[in-house]
Amino acid sequence: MSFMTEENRIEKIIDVCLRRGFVNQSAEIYGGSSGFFDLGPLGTLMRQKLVDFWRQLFVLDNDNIFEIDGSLLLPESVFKASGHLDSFEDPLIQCKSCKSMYRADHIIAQNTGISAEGLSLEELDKIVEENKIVCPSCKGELDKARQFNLMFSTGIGPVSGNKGYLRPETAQNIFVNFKRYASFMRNKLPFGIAQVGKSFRNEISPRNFLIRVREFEQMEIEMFFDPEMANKFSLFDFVEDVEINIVTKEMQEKEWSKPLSMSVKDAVEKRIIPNQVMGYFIAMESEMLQALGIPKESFWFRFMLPHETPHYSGGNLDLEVKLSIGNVEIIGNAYRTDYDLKKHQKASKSTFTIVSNNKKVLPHVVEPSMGVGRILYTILEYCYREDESRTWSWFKFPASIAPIEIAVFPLMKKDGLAEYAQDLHLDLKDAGFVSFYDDSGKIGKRYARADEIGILYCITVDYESLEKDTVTIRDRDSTKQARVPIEDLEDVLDALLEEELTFEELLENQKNN
RNA sequence: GCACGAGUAGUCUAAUGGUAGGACCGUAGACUCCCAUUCUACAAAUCCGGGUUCAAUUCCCGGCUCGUGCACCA
Repeated sequence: MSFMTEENRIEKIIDVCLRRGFVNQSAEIYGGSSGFFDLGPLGTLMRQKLVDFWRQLFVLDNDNIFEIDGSLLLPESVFKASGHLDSFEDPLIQCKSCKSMYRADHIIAQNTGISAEGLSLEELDKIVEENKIVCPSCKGELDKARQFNLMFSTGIGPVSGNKGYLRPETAQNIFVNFKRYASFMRNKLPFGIAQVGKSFRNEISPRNFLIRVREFEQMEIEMFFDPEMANKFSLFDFVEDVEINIVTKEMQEKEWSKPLSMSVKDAVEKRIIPNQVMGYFIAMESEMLQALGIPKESFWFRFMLPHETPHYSGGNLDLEVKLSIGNVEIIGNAYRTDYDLKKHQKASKSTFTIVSNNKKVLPHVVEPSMGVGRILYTILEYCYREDESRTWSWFKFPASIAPIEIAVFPLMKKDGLAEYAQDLHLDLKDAGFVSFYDDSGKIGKRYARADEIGILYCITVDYESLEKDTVTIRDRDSTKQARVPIEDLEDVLDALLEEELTFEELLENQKNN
């Protein structure tokens, strides 16, 4: 694992991603645009598997969570009510001589202690002038403040003034149509509304490949509940013993080197996690990442400090993972209380209360939100392998995420081997396997190509296949081979991919026969 | 957004004020009874725009993209 800290790890990942069709920049032939990426053929297969995996775990397995698909472009009124129009708009101020940029309210707070949040541009300029605030780095004169909004705006229809914005988070679709979804759920708490989709933020400076981008996909759930029932969440019982890594608020007051390990039950009881609703999702997230090939010791849940969360937060915990480029948030868990429903209720003059325990309540909401691109990148980094015995790199993807699971090769193209292998490949595809056929060049090269994109098992048709109807299965991780009869092949592959059978066991069975 | 650096086939890279050479990958074929390493052939590039010049991939300016640092990350 020593190469984990290699500085150029991200470059190696990017190189494979480009060469083998995982990810490429959008509109590349025109120079592209910073912070926008297209998933290629393999990236799309992986994304599909990731979303399916999440959907099975968080949506389909739960009777009271359903998925919706909301529109990406929403009218201005939504973001006026949600607060994004104000809070997403940062006043920036620039030094006239050295051109450095600062947050106007930050620079004022540093110099005067005045809390300048939410002031108009004129008010900000006035404070800067009156207090003779200069550039912190070169003492130069500061220019006038101007607004920078992180939302992409556009006009809807031919009528000017009908403004719309690309959503900066998927959540708002769910809040604004809350009544519809509550009614669909027969107004019975708790219930969850899930959504997978794109969100957009006009980041000042996109960085680090898939990590800081302007268009990104989220997998998100808004879990609504009666606040009095926050610690009587029945799903929690299934996960309360799950051990998670956690970084508390207190730990962050000093230098911390290692997260604590404790059960989610303890974490909720000690109020490190705000309630059982969030505890459930945190436990599930921890299990999900491990199933996707990310080792448990590489990630933790960090309690967000007050300055990192909105004022209405009832406690947020980010899932952070150690990557070659530093610690990165890949999942956010937010206890948004009733803030969003309250805001939209007021602005739209709607009523969002629900009867629970014979009284009217405005539901609270816990929001687990995952970045698809960030999780995919994390999987790529943790599955990437270089070792002594191979001159090529490979991905140790678990079957749950591997874009292609199996490949079928004829040992050589002649003597009917290719035809035999083709037929086998088609049969396996019919049986539902994600299979890839290749007969070009030599067999070793094909194994290498398969390893490089993380194909788990390569099935090779050789002369013995023609005589005895047996084929070899090559294991990506060990490069060892086992021979199995064709009639057992599908069952064996199923068992291997479902991890009901290890390759070592398959080799053992063979010896005994 | 700012500063500095960089931008040549899919990838890595060489060279040059007279439009580019290699390696790997790829494709086709030969060879080949199991791990990219044989042989032949083929395909593929100077980020975009402007300027200087007889001539620019090369020099200058602007843009775009990438990297690093700063700032930002509701």
